[in-house]
Amino acid sequence: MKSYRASRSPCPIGRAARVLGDRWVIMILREAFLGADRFEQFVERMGINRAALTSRLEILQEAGLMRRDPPEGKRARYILTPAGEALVPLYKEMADWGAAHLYEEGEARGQWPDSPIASSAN
Amino acid sequence: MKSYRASRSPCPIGRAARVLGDRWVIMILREAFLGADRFEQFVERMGINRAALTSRLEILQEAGLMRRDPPEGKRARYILTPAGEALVPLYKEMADWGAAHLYEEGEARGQWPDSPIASSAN
DNA sequence: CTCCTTCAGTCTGATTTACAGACTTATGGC
DNA sequence: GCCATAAGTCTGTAAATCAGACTGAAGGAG
Repeated sequence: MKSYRASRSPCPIGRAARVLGDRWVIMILREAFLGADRFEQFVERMGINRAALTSRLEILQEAGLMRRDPPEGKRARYILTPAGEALVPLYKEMADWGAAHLYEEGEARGQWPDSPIASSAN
Repeated sequence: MKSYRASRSPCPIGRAARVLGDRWVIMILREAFLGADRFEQFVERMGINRAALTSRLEILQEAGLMRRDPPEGKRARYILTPAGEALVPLYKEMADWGAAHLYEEGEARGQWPDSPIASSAN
């Protein structure tokens, strides 16, 4: 994985896929929408490996969806940028689609963004 | 990667991420929306490795987004199911978001589903 | 100031997955 | 029967992932 802002597909789907075509990225953004903003929170809430989280947070910053505050040093917060916030409608779509097509008959389904999210990784 | 229809997150985003959180899956569906339905077409149009394509097509079938016709034997077509077709609004959303947030100022942007898609993988 | 805890990573070694590219096997047309 | 095409499989190598231990800076309590 290299650049996330330059030299990519001319097609907007191809470009979006570069960033969003990753399970962890989708989950991190979900947690961010639900209020998570610290490294440790992401680790605990989604059970992601720390090294994997580091790489995904870098990708999200490069792509301009999140920023680190402060940019260097410890005790940082990871904040959604306007480009990141702009994904909310897409997440609503995705949640609706998932609820409609990825559950067995009569299986209980959570509702984003109101569903409990603990241990939601698997 | 194991089951794509059973034993997963209660949250619809978590579930959707299992299937859609993969760059190749997103691209395969894009090509399918644009008319591709043969193994070789996917290989040529997106430059995907054959083994990787095989595994993604299996995932898409398990998740119920595509079916193989005929189910066994050669010269098959990979067809979108209703659950797969139901992703079109999400792709529109994704294309709009990508066009709005993943291009530099003044950079030419394609328009899904009307943009040229050849060599769109990278 | 000093100690203690929390935070945001890095490092390690083992396992998994991905890749390019060659090879295989069946099919349909001529 | 022969040839081109379709849909994979196989192989060896490179990269990504993981659990879990470790590190170094910062804030707070006293």
